[in-house]
Amino acid sequence: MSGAFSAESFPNRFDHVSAQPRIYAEWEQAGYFHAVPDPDRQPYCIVIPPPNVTGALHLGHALNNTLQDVLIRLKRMQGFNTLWMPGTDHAGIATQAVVEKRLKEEEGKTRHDLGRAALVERIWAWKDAYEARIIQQLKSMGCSCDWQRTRFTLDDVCARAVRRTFFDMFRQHRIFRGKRLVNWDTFLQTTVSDDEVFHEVVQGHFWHFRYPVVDPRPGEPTHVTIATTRPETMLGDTAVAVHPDPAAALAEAEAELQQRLAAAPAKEKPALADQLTEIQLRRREMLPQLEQLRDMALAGRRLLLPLLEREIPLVVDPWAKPELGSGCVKITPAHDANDYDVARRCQLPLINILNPDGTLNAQAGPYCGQTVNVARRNVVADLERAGLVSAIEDREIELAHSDRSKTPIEPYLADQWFVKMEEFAESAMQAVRDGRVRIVPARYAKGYLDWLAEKRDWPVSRQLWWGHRIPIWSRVFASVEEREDYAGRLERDPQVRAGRVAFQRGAAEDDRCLGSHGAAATTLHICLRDDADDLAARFEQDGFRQEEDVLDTWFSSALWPHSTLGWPEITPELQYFYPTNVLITSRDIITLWVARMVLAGLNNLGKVPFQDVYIHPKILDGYGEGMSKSKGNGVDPIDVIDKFGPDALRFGLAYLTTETQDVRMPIQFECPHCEQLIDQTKKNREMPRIVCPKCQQPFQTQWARTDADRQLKRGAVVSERFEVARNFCNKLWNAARFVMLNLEHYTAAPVPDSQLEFEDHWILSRLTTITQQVTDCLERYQYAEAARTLYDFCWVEFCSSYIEMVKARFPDPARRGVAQRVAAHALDVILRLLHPLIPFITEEIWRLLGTIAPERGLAPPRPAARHLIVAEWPQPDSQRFNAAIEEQFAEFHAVLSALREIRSRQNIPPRQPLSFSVRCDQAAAARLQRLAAHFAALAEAHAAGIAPQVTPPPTHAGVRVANMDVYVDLAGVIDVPAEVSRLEKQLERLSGMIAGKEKKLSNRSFVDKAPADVVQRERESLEQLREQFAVVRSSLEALGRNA
RNA sequence: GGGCGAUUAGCUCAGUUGGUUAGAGCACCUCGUUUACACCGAGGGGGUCGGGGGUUCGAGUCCCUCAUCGCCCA
Repeated sequence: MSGAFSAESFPNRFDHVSAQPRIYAEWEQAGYFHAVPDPDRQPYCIVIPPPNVTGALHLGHALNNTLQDVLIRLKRMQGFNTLWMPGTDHAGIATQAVVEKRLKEEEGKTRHDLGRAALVERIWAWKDAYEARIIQQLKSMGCSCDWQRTRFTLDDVCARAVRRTFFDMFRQHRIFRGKRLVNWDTFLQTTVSDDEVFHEVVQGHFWHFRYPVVDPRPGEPTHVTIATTRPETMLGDTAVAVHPDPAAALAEAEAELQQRLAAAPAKEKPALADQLTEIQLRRREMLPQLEQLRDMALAGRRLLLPLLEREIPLVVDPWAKPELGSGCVKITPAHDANDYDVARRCQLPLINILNPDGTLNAQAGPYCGQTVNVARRNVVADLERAGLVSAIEDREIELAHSDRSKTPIEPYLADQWFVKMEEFAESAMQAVRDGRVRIVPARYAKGYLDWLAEKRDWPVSRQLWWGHRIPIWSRVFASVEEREDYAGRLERDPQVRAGRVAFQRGAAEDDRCLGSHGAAATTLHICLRDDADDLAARFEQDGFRQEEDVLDTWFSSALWPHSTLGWPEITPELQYFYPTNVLITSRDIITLWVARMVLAGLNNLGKVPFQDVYIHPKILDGYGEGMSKSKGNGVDPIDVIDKFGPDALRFGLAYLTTETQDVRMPIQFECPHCEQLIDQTKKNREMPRIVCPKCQQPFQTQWARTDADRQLKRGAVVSERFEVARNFCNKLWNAARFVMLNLEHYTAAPVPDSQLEFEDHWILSRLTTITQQVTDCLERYQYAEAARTLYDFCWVEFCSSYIEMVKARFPDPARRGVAQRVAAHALDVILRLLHPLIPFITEEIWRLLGTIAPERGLAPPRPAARHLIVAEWPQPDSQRFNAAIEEQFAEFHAVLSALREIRSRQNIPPRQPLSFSVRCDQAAAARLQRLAAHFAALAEAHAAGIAPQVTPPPTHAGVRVANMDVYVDLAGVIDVPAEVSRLEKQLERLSGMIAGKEKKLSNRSFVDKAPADVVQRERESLEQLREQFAVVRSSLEALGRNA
């Protein structure tokens, strides 16, 4: 047995700075994080949502990973064979963009100056640096990932899975080539996805142009008027549309307006009424002409596109809105999404007028080579000269901008590879509908299903250099015959027959697009299953060239739950750990990622990737904005850990993970020189250095990059959230310290119930309830509830009550043994329950406790596990639950609180002894008398009498609690005015409550309709209030007599 | 425009199936340190639950509506 602790040698603060690395290393070296398949044990597996290597983690990630680690640690303690699969994501455009930006800033170079290979090499270097930093952040937080299995979405294992999936889909014709309008960033010369586009209102114009009608017949208009915000796109027009039934469309618009007008609040009515008049006016004045145009369109009349002198048809399509503008709309299919749809419906040709760099191409005729803005001015000027501009309006326009380059986006028709979604979407929807995948909270299932129901094909091409290069080689043949000849030979090729090569023919209808490269009708696309150079070389010799584009990052992310386990190889890990148990992520990627993982898992393995999806809140800054790498408001968890410790970080985050979602976290910087707190603002949140407004000295932030900045002291990041959690950890530490300081001469031994004292019975009863509650909460992802339960139990019940009550027994050799055994056991259970939330501090206490009490437990004691991380999760012991004891404790505590309240109200110094008496029934008297010592110890209050016939002392302060009257003898100490004002206030409150109850109970419908037990409870409660009222009034009268 | 969510004490948030006159932490006020913990202890003040309407014996909780804010989709 080791020696006892001494107060001097036992620090009263947990030193997380030195303990964290030591403890983490112990866990890792013991191999607790590593999982290997074991058929005799039940698996539990979580795959990490791979953080992208664009930058370091912020508090949002800290939350995400804390929640995963909590579950992993819980399940590990529950005996599951747990695997937490870690890794990172290459995040195509985001990472390439940040490296390109840095290249531009620091060396003034573009990616083209460097070339593909050299740029990719730079990005790998970036990836290595950030992957290391991210893993370090996760380790500092205590994440118990199986690091030996760390994957990266671009590594060989993941690449093989991507290649195999793509090949299989291609062979099944679930991948196809097509044209699609993309968001084209002319500055970066790449597509950006919809979520990388932001809209900004800019001042623009609405130009009205007139297109001449070719050979108008008598009575027909000579011109058709259209309007546009982008004049240069007229060069790509292939039609003008008019509505097929303008009368009906106007009637419908009018009816809708009528309806809205009827329902609208008064202040909106005038505006709606104006709109209605406008439509009615249109119907009178414009309808005949619109119908005439419709008839002309049906008769096949044509217009002459000005400037290019190209004949284009007048077509009918409902996209033309008779209630707007002239009622006619120009159709530019290659540069507008709606027009693209019209072109498909009306079989119109598509004309692309743009080069990738944002200048106009040969299709723009004389404007070829001009930028969009120059061409716009010239087109307008030339049309004005031709007398074809009928009006120019000023107008605010919502213009799409690229998030990456901050330049305007051009809608651009590009060749893309697509994944056909029809069947995939259906399979992924079915998995959620039938409960194979459960989304928690359930309301998020709606967004998932709605998004999938659109079944929009998934464009997977990205014009980037960083990513999985698309494994397709293409060749354009001189003629269809030549291509078919080659395809015929391929069909007999052994490599094709062996399923290593697949091919598709280009789609002839793609050739309707003018101004694009290629001739799809004579193209052959080959996909190679494996990354075998000999095959690629063979086809390259035959004139095939590999696709330059890479795959959308989400394509590899979609495979993450099985690619990390080794698929397409059927590894033991895959067989054992797949499907995984839960995916924990935030809501913004339910569609982008979760849905795709489900369909990919179903496609590749026929099984869903996980049973549960838990969606957690987002962490917002003090302004209500979500933390993000690009905004710069992300707080580095390391800054929090340095100041508060990893346990406080975790507990603080878990404490706010409620169902309601999203938590504001105002952040402050702490000046390292003078401790001044400085609010995080939109201005300072991205600064590498901040100058303290108080002491004028600078300090560095997480954004410091220059050597000069990095030499400064680092400013800590402070939030009330973490202070609360840190204080809790400190409370636990000191409670444990106190218990351990009192374990001198501890011996383990079975403790029969007969030896337990009141507080022992009570704490053991409470422990079993808490164990049940915490287990239930964690298994239902109710993190905040679990954290709150433990916080309140540890602080209020264990520290403030149990320890205070048991204290007196430690010095007494006769009572010490049982007190030590129960206290050590209670602490042991508390440590286990808290471990998943605050692993470091609990592990350290566990170690210290083990040195003095290596065997713990009551019936019988058992040796404690060497490390808490692998200790057994507590089982609720229903035998220990004792409702009578808990009621008795409540009774005791009510009296105790009454005594304390009177002391405080009467301004009696804490150490001055009180004399008190209690009038209560015989049974209560017997119970309370046994607790006299506790009243003395906890309130310095000494019982003069506890009995049914007690009468109050002449000068007293009284409080009625439940069915008892507590009197404190105030002889010599009474503060009469204080007591009078307190009692008067109480009387007022009571009479209000009594009046309320009387009213309620005299209400016939309440008495008749409310459940009998509710009515009964109200009656009893009224009775008690009346008694209480009487006591207070008599106390007041007594004070009046004795004042 | 459609969908989802939020609005409770000065601040940040809880509040289970509608049922004693709404809770916590921080901040604030009073008292306290030879006491395991001042990252502490005892006590206190403070909100009528965004506005309006409805259902009900009874609404923070259910319904409708308006306002404000946030997110997603068009």
